[in-house]
Amino acid sequence: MTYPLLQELNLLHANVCQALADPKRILILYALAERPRHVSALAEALDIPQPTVSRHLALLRQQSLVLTMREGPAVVYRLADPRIIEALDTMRAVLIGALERQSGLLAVD
Amino acid sequence: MTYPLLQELNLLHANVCQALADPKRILILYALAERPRHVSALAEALDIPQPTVSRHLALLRQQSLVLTMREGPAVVYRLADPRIIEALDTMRAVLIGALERQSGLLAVD
DNA sequence: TCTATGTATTCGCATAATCGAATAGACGGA
DNA sequence: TCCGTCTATTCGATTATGCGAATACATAGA
Repeated sequence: MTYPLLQELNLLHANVCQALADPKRILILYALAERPRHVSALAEALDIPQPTVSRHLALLRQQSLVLTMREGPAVVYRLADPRIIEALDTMRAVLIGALERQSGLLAVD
Repeated sequence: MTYPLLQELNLLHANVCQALADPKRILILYALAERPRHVSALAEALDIPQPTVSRHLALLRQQSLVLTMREGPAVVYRLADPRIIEALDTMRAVLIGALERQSGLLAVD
């Protein structure tokens, strides 16, 4: 792969990571992993104002991390790819590992 | 897990994602995945000013994504956890999937 | 067409991240 | 101890991001 193309891909790659880099969006993604939901259901379940949820969903949608489907008056959101959760889980495992190392809870061997 | 604790964990989780959310840092992490390197070696290989590389490494180190080891006058950086690359690769696969869907290159099936 | 419900967007502000350039600091060898 | 090399930090300016509040838009049913 040529270097300029790699940089372009890395920019998109960074955009995807950026979309994951918010506590509320992580919460939303895990909630959508349980099952698809519409906006106000997410807002109520996560105790986040509806416009805020809507904006986060718009951002996730812009990065193609979620897909939408109209269902009557509501819009149902679902994960675009189950591997999103896989990636989040892997990063969470890395985080847990780092926390354990730092706190010395697993300072053995 | 209690809700406040989950939010706290999600905040740290988001910080980790944030650390990955930069093209130069992605480049740096993949370079370190090949082999550990010192700062100026990274700067030269990636064609990024040394102070910039240093700042990015400081951020990655702050999130415990890289570890350091002094080696004579130089400081050698290495990945703290190979799963970081695993997570990046998974996200990249998600990205590629999204691009394919969008461009309709794989509009078959 | 009018209304009610659900969703998206705009505005203004506050916060935070990035960069280039310059500089400061740390280490090993002589 | 002094010097040269390598790394880290500071400064100022720019750009981007997230939020609350208010509002606009879209859809289904009567």
